[in-house]
Amino acid sequence: MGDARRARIVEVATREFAQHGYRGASIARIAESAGLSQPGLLHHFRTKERLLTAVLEVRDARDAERFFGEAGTRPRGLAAFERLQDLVDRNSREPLLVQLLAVLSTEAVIGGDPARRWLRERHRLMRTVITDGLREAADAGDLRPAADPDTQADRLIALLDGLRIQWLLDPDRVDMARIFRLSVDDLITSLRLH
Amino acid sequence: MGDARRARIVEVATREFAQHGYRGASIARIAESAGLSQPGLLHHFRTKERLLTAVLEVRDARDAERFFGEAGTRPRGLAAFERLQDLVDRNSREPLLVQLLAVLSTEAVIGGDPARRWLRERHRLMRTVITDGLREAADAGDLRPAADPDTQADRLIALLDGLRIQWLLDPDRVDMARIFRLSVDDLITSLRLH
DNA sequence: ATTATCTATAGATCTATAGATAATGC
DNA sequence: ATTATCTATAGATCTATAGATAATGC
Repeated sequence: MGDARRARIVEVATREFAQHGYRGASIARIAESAGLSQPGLLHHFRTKERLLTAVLEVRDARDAERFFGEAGTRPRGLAAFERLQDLVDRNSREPLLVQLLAVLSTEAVIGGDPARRWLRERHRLMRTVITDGLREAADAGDLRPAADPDTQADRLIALLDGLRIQWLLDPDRVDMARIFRLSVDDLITSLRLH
Repeated sequence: MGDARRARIVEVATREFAQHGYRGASIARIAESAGLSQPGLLHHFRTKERLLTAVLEVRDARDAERFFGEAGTRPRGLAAFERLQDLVDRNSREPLLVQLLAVLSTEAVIGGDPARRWLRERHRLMRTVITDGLREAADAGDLRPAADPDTQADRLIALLDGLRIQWLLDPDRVDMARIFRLSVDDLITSLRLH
């Protein structure tokens, strides 16, 4: 039953990393929350870095499931944007998740390899989703081709990363999902055929 | 000559905080770079937190000078947006500064009071600059009134916070200042009278 | 007198390992 | 046999303070 233990450790580690960042997180505290000793934890994840990697993997898997659905079919064209908006809606209702992403996004910049690689890959994936969506919508005759799809993608990605910070500073004032929705709609509208 | 020492300490501390974050920064390393012992440094700044506060104050003072100019006159209406774009242009050419802002922006979310208060205040100020600019431009007859100026401000602020992260992950790919410029122009254009 | 330094050190972390013991799975 | 635990601990930090000494400013 090592798997249930591991899953439980990853779960409490997610909370710890979200609340204290990678550096501030304490393996001993995670172990205590998971109900075992600190070396007990290190039996399952040999280093702090590997534990972080496990947390990120679980995180990404959940996002992928939400975006691609159970069937694993990629939404095309305009449907990709709707799916993206839905994903942001759902995720923005999980404060812990928002905080984990916000905190690790900048620690990725300082920190060593695993977080950095993870964030780059995450951004690359989002960029692909957006540029593919735009291209397919143009091919389908729903939109005219975007002049600079990569830049449009970067804008939306930056917006999301930035909104997380604002939302954490002031959850009641900023409606992350609404502003993202609105910005995606602006983009689509500006490319709509008349 | 305590002032020159203090200024030097703040200077090297800025680099240390930018590179390692607040938590990861080491007072001993900062002291060494500044050419004095660690307790020697703590004679000038009694705690790590006060040192951070000093770094943030110097940082803000420079931004204020760049935005308001030497005369300290606030640019009004459309001029505020031009000044803001210029500020972003200049700041984006200082990698250390970009990194300091990016790193502290999320640590502000985790961390204690000083960083958190600083970031909130910084966001509040930017929001005011943008909403005032929009209102004044409408009063002057340059633009029509924005439906939701606060949301427009939040979008631009989030964009900037997010672009810093992207720029740090991949400086050659992302042109922060260009994308900010473009987004401000989009906003202005959408409100222009025909 | 006050300000600026230094050495030495207390006291609190933290990660990771060594080595022993209990529980599980063939 | 292997997997899962534990206690104990090494070894590396880090911030902040105590207490002494040198330099500076009236």
